Amino acid sequence: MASRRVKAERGDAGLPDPQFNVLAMLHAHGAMTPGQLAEAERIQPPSMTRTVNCLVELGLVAKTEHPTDGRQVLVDLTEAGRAEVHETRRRRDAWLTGRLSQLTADERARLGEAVELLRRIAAS
Amino acid sequence: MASRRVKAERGDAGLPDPQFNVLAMLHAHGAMTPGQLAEAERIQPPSMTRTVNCLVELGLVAKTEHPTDGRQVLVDLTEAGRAEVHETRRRRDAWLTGRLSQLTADERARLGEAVELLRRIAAS
DNA sequence: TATTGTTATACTCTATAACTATA
DNA sequence: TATAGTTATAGAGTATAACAATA
Repeated sequence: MASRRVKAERGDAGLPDPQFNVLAMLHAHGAMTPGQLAEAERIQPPSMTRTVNCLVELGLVAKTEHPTDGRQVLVDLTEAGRAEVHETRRRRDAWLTGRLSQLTADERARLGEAVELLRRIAAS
Repeated sequence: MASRRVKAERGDAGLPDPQFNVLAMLHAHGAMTPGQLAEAERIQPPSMTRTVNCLVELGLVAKTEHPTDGRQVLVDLTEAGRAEVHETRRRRDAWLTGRLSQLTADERARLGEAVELLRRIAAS
């Protein structure tokens, strides 16, 4: 499967996929609660607690209190976390670009269309 | 991701993905050694030993001695294993068919072309 | 000596159930 | 009482290193 080949490209410096996905989600949406992150990644809250704690220990995200609801916690990227997102994307893009360069422009365009269709299916 | 939605469709009766993948591989290629299975799934031999043993305990595969090389072991589907492959495929196909029916025939055709392109990328 | 497979050990991701704190 | 998050516990997948058996 292609997805496993992409993942394998994280190499030594990269994070496990679930951890990186959280960083990417925060990068795209800004600060989120653990509950929101769990729902977005379709995993249970305790699993997300674990992942977030791991990222906190690595200094890639930080928890802050919710301004009005003491039960909730806000998770957001640190500067190091933001740098990690950019670094990982750069590395993955380099690999994928190499692969895509083996296709014709027309083939790449068709691949792009297919991605949209798959997004629609996955969302339903 | 669509792949996670497909996997989620295994429901209560289904096997974890790596285990099912071994069944599917054996179904397609016939008996294989643990080493061949590990290479095909791109995991290390000890991991495959674990997965195969699990399937043996479930009665879905059986190990037999290699006819000429005493070091090697042959793994093959049992009847129950073959039935499991068919059952799981039937269930997954039912889900995917439902999703694909939301697309137009033209869109489905384009998706099929994209699959071929992705196969080429993954193989390289 | 090289190859095949296994055992030992450890880490990550996932889950469910039970608990704490706050609303 | 309901909600958000955590802790406790367990199962599955993966890996590397070390070992046994066979070629």
